[in-house]
Amino acid sequence: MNIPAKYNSQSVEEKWYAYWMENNYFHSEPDEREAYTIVIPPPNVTGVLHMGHMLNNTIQDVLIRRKRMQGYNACWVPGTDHASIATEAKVVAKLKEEGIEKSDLSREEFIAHAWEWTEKHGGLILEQLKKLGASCDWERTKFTMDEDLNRSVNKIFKDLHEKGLIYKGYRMVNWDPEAKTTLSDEEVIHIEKPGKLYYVNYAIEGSDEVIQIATTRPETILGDTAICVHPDDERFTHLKGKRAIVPIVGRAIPIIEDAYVDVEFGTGSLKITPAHDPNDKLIGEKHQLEVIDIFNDDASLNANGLHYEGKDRFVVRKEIVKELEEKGFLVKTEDYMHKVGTSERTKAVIEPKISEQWFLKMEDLAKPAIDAVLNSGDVQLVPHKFVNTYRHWMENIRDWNISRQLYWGHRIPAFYYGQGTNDYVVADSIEEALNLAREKTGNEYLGLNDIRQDEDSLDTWFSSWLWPISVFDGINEPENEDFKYYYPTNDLVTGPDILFFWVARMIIAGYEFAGEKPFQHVYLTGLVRDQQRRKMSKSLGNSPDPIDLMDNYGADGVRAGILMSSAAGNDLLFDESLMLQGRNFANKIWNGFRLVKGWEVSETVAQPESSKIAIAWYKAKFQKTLAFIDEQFDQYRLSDALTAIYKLVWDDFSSWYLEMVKPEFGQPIDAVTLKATVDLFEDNIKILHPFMPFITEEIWQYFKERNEKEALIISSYPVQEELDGRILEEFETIQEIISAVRNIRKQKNISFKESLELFLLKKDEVNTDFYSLINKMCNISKVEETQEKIEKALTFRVGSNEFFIPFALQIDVEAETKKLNEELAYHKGFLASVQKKLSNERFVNNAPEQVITNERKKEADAIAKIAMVEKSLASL
RNA sequence: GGGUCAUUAACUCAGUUGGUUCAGAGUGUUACCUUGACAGGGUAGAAGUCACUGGUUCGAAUCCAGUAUGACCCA
Repeated sequence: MNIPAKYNSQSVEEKWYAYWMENNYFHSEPDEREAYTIVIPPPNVTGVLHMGHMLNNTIQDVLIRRKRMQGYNACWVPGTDHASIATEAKVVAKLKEEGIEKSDLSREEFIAHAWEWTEKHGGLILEQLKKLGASCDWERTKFTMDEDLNRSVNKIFKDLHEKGLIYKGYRMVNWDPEAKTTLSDEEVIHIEKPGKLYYVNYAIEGSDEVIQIATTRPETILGDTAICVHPDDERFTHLKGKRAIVPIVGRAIPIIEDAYVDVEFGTGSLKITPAHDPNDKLIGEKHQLEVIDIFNDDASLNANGLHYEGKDRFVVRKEIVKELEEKGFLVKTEDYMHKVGTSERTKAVIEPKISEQWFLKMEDLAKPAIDAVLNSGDVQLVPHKFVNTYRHWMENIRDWNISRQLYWGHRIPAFYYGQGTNDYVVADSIEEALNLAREKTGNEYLGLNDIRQDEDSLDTWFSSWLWPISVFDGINEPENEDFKYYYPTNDLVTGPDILFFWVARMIIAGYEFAGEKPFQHVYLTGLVRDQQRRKMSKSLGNSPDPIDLMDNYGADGVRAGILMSSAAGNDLLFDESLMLQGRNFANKIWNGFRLVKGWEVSETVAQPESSKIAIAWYKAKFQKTLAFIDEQFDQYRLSDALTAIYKLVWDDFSSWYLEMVKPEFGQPIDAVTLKATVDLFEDNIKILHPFMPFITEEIWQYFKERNEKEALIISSYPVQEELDGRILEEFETIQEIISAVRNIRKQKNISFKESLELFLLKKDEVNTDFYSLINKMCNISKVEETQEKIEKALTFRVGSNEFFIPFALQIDVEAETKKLNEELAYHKGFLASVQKKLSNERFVNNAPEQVITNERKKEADAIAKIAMVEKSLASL
């Protein structure tokens, strides 16, 4: 026997993954079978595998492998996402290391660098998934920037634009006046800086009164369009409906009321500059205020800055304070610490700036998606609790800002032919745009040079919301065979953090563009967190490297470990001991296999009675567990399904079954039992395969010679059969007896090698067929019934039966009395609680029949036991 | 601020429509075992006021209300 005592995962895993790939088991083509389809949540193309991916992809693989074995045409479509913000940031950083600034490059040059980066790093994460065992259909791998997906995005943009759902609007962005570019929130660093709070008086129109405001940015006074006070603030009640005069400018602006104002802060009244502060912009929109932009792109003042035009904002701040002071508007100045947003790259102070952006109207689009999840159940969220969150978001849905000020991504297919903001057409190409523009304007003289494409890119989600459709090319070719066969997909597995960004939008897109849901179930996994409950992230560096984990514990061990304690939707605290548990489990299975494989078989030895019963029992046990597992899968309780298999294999199969059929040391096993054992082992392996694909395939192929049509990955999953429940109950009693004998050996220090006799004083029925198991498992030479108590014997009770092991050892009367008294007290206490219930009339009248019958049975049992214990006590 | 969720053993978590001796699993821990598949193992044990306070019910870890603490999301 040269099978190693410790399971070595590494060589095994590589071998079988290669074998599966060679034989193309992962690939799916439409056929007459029912399809079972999952599309992967596409990871960032330049990303690396982290714990979240491990969890999420393990779940997908478990689902897909099980369905494949159950005879479905299983198709798991892999792919990656271009992740515009993250990827662009990485490319910018890489160029900077090489001494190149993004602003030095043209759009085309930058995009070329980004593609180079993508090709270099792209796909690494998919290779890592292979190590995990992911059985994706790699021939179908997609990337959100593939040519056909790009066409899909353009087509959808055009479609929505024609429907009048895409429009141009305004939004506050982070403007870096030095780099003259927009920054994402992630690229803005907020730092504490000393500044000043300036108190300024505004005159009230038509009176001698003034209203005082406090501001850190006096230069923005030039863009003021309102003063705002709290509606409950009595200091200002009398100013309601009046107007204030902006100092220097002389413009009259309304005094408005809004609960947004913090009464405690400054003077309790607030100047509103909608063009230059995000909060002011919101208030401005709410109260329909005028928007006056006073800055140029380099943060110098424009014509609205009056005599300050052309001067830098910080110069103007100094000068305007002086002017306010001279003209008597400035009341006082205080030192003030505040947080200022600065550019990560240029360190320049960020200027909040109103910018023109593209938006998508969502309200009507969202309706079918709301109905699907909340009413019809067409799409189901697992666990169900997320529907509340979904409802809240969907019913308060806001329009979607779909443009990003980035190069990397799908460029907005809008082409301008004139200077006006609406002088554009939507087209797939510049040539098409030219034709459309000529048509639209009637100007035959327009040339390609007059056409320029919008500079913005689309939000990455604007391509990934089409994912379940576009991976099958269902946008461009709605009638194609793949799309008709695989869509709608079955399950989607993802994290709740992108429920809105992605899941909700996919549902919307499904109904709008394919006329049907994109998937039936959404399995929302928990987040993987570290020991301090922090979300695992690369920036914190608190995530272990999944590749190292797989090297240490085996892919199977990691898969089992991560699933063992991660119920759907609940966060998972990462702990390496989970992986250890997974690895140990693999080792346990491996050693069971070694044992069975190591048996010599004899054709002449007859099958012992005990083996026959053990086989019958394990078959029933397996069936019961299988039914349970199927139930768990129906409810997406993968963790419970795995735990059930774990217990079945470890406790029932290894600790009980194998011990019961194991031949004496050095003896051969009979052929009938061996065959049955291998069959049962193989059934275990089958239900375990989706969770631990490598070790199971290894054992499967080791047991017998198998050809490529007989691989475990494509074998058929066990089907539920009629089950004999009685044998399970009878066996439980036997287990109790066996445990009791073992316990007595332990307590009295009797070696297992010493054979014992067992007598029983029978009150309850015991299936005598099972005696052979007691003989075998406890080294009992004979089990006999007796009518009398046996003197000088060790005793125990199971149910109402009393057992005796004659033993010439002095019995410690005191200890025995104490033990019996404790037992007596327990049973009496229990009886009292049961009788209390039964004597409660309301219980007897209201509780269901079944419950009452149970209580009566408990009462009878307790009474019998008490009598028995009392008798034993008396005999001492 | 708004919304959602959670709180069960030393730790991490199950507990499915309120009803068997329902308070459970794994890890850890204690004692014993150089057993012939496995020390990455075996056998046996200890360990919890089910966050708190009320309520509904014959019966509550489970349902309701409030309180405390924590977590996540808010485009």
